[in-house]
Amino acid sequence: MPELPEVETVRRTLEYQLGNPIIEDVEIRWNPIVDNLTPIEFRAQLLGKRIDGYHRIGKYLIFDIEDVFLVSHLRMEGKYYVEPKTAPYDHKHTHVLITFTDGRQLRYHDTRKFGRMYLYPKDQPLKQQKAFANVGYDVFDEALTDTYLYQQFHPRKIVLKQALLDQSVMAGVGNIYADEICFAMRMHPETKIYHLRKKDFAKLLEETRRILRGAIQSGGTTIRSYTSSLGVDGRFQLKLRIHAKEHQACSLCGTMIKKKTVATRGTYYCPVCQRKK
DNA sequence: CCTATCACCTGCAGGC
DNA sequence: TGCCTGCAGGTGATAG
Repeated sequence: MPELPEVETVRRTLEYQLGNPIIEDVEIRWNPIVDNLTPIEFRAQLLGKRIDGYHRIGKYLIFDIEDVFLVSHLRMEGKYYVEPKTAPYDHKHTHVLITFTDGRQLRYHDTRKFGRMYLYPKDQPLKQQKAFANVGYDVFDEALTDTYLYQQFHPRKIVLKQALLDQSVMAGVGNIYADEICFAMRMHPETKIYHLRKKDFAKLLEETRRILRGAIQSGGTTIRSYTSSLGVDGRFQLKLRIHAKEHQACSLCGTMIKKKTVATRGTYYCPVCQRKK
């Protein structure tokens, strides 16, 4: 379940491993993966072009390909693999194959077919495209401030965890890191967001950035399904302090960690360290 | 405008 | 063994 750190790890891995190859062929094996074009149009717009770079906004991976951006959201289980085009692959779960003139192939693998790709012309602002309609500032965007978070969230009738998961204000946090951030803030995930003061939003931003930065440095988390295209896998999960640790002792006070559903997501918290405000 | 819920998919765990 | 149910979660569409 890639969140910002995992997507960033994939971005860095592809930048390092794949580099700047030229596209020779494109095969879509499950059409709905490509959201805004037909498979024929998608292929036609990529043939013969070179991948110039790799970017990321929130959980979106962005391939910079001459005059277009290929935008890719991995959703729950999307993964990329770089392999020789002659190597065998998992036909059941591999949905897009991009072959390069050097004989290599970029393969998009997605067990549950939730991921989506979009192709947009580079001469139009990416943030105005459909895929980014509900995507706000990236967590590490310097324009994102505690004041902005306060202005956006304070009037709303949602709880802390919902705010962290709301991509339209601050993009990049998913279910796992939302729990870690709540724990780091010593706040219950169901704390009403209007109870947070300005300084709490400063803390929220600080802890979010600290935790995601640490996760990126560790190569991203794997709980169940994530692997980067280099096979980097699972190194950060030992560092999780609260998520998926039901019935284990809180690292701060020893109390048994609890699990409950918050905002329809499985949520882990320490009932002692994280009181509702 | 706002929040809540469902649909999209598949694999896997647990109950019987 | 095998069938059935529930669960996992990101996002967009739909409902209220």
